[in-house]
Amino acid sequence: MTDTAVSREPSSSLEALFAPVHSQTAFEETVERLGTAIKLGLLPPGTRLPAERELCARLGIARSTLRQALVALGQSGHLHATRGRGGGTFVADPLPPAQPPSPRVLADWRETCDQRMAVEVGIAVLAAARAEPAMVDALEDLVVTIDSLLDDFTAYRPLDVRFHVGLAELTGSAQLVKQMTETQGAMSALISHIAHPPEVLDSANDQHRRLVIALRRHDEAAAARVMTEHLRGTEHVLAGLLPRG
Amino acid sequence: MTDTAVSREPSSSLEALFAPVHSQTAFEETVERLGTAIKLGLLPPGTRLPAERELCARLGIARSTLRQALVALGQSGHLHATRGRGGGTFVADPLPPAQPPSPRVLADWRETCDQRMAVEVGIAVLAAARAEPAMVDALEDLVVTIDSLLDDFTAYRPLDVRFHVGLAELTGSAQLVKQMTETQGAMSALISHIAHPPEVLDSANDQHRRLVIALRRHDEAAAARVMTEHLRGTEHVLAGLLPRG
DNA sequence: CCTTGAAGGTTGGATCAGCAGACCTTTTCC
DNA sequence: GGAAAAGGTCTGCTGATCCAACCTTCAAGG
Repeated sequence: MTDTAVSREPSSSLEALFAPVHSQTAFEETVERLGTAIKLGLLPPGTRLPAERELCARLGIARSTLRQALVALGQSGHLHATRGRGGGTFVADPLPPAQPPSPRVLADWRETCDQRMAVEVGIAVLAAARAEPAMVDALEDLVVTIDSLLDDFTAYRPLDVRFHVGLAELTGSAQLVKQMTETQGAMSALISHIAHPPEVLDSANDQHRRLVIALRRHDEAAAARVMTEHLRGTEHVLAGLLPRG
Repeated sequence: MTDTAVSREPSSSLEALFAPVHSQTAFEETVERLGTAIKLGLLPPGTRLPAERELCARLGIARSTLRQALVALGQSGHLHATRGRGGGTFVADPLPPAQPPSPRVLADWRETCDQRMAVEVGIAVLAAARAEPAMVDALEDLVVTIDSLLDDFTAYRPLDVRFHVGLAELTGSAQLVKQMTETQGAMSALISHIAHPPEVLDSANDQHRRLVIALRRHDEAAAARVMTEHLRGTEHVLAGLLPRG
């Protein structure tokens, strides 16, 4: 069949070129967008979503399609709806327990980490270049808040996400913010089911703090270095606690 | 509508959450994948694509859908097909002249550059950490080859792309390779229509060379620094030559 | 009380992308 | 001259999505 033919070592890029095309439907993308936003705490429990008629307009999809997504998220326990005037669709409180990572997700956790490394380091550099004092202050406040949550991972994690997304917002690029939330979503699927001793969180937040300092000094090199170290930390924890480390 | 600042304070991440959902069809994705691969020189002129029946199987789409894409790329002059045994679908030689960037593309060229910065800096760091001598040698050969093409941008550019994609391959992550090619495709749309004096290309390739040195020494910090500088170079050129710099 | 308005819930038909697979036409190799 | 391998064509089917009404619930307010 396809022996050594055209490409032996000529780049895995050609294999990727002809890799399966996976067209995501509007329904799927909607479930994923809202689902990860909820799981990440970007939409805190109790939040009320915009009315269906408004939301479908904003998302540029039909109401029936949006509905499918809302029903799906309702059945998984992430949303619940109340009818009548003053009703609406709300983020569940409390949220359902997180699902354990699927074998698919576990299988390429290293790819996920690589992806994260690429996105976050680049963002850290850009953020360092552009950081405005006011926005850095906001991040620093976050770090202080997080310091008091080191023994409660379920409270810690949403603020951690907020920190990283905030970093992306610092770049002023909507694209990068989107990529950061996607990346954080992928990471959450991995880390929400492993142990996080306070010492580890403490060390992580210390890196947050050093990152803030680098941002304030517009020190791109330091930002890159601290971020790399920060992510390697997570990677080592995962390597130790996931099957086949 | 769109205020002065990027966003006031209400977490631009929430706006992005409800942004329009743009589900790409299999047809569109196929055209884009093959189209950018051709424009980037990943599939050099004269290359023969796999037979339709095999290709649609690999892409996981119906033959009729693949066909739509091939016809579209045929009409735009990027592909031509010959029938009968020994026939096939070939990349056009010569390629049609590149289309000038659309207003849409021009409008957010800064976003494109930011995107590139994020992806490439992260990849540079990962690549520096993992570079294996043999693969670095291949990159170095590329740099030498490029040195002889500084006065012919149409010959220079494909090898430039090859260098950056090769860097991504060094990370061993298929995802990152894919992202790199996408990013390079977006950049090509911007830079293929502006002047590239030999001095600029010379300086760029010198940065390639310094990057190779950093890779060989596994010096992540240097890799990040050189890459940042490299991309800023392109950014300045664009800022000078595009409308509303 | 009971009307009204704002919300979620339901239904049915139209459209279109994509799939599946058989069949046709051209060309080269044996 | 026939078999094989390629692109080119046709037809019917399924499922996702859209559109546009219409129904049901229920709190606010006259």
